[in-house]
Amino acid sequence: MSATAERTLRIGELAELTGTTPRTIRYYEEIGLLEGGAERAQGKHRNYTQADVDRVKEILRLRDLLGLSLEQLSQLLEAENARAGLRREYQESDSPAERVRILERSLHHIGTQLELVRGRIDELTELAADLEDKQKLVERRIRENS
Amino acid sequence: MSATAERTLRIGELAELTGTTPRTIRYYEEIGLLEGGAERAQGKHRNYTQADVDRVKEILRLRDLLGLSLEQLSQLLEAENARAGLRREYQESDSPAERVRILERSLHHIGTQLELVRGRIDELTELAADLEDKQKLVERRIRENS
DNA sequence: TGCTATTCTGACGTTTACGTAAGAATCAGA
DNA sequence: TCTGATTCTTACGTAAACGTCAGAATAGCA
Repeated sequence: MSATAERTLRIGELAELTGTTPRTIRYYEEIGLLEGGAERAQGKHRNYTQADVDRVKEILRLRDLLGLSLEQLSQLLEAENARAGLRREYQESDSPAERVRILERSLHHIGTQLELVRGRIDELTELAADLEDKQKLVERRIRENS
Repeated sequence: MSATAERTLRIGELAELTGTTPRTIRYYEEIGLLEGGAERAQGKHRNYTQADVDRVKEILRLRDLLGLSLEQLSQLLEAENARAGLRREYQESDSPAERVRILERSLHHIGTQLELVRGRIDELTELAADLEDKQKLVERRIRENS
């Protein structure tokens, strides 16, 4: 057995830790954004790991900050999704070449996210600049009327 | 008459110029985000000015970039809304003191928007930094496996 | 093993932000 | 003045992202 005997979480705890609700977690699973605690027989409780906490947090962050639809998020996280599925494969030490292949896909996927985030930052920076211009204009008018 | 004989727009043109639809314009009026071409008798066509084009563009920009609900937008733009209503009052040259009062409210309102935008920029910048960390981690692992 | 808190699976309800359709009215140009 | 294009109002429809509820099942603990 591996050294990390990670305590497993139930859906309520996962929701709590990520600041959302069980319903949301289930819904994300329903639409394929999340996997429901790996293999799991009908009716059994879902259970999660710390990795799931991180993933949900990431999803919520992207949702809130980028305002993407969950479908867009699905696409954006598709690669990572696959990677989560291939985690064990990776951990169970394939050939290094295979590892590198997986890692490079992950890298590309991170790059895509970064582009999106940076693009949004640029747009917001422009917006801020425009608002500053407006601000100066109004300030000048105030001086003119004083 | 004033020197600027601004051509007045109809709802279809306004929609076109702002990249949206007449329905959206009407909806925004319905919920109080926009005023429907000033005073206007029942059944008559709405007509707009360049100022309305700017306002709609601003609304859409804030909606898209900040991902605010239209209700939140209403609150955020409340002051400006009032200002739009008081435009004529302002233009028809009240006392300078009154002008300054109006301008200062406008200034405060712009400040609020700026805070919001900057806050969002900060959050996104953090997100970008986190993604960069992830990126470096994966890059290192790739090197280790090569 | 029994109990209680939590979860499970449907399934229907809700809100937001518009889309769409219909029939009447308005507007701009010939 | 007539006419075609656009707009008006009213009202129902819709997709996304969950909320809520019911009845059954499960899980951890005494």
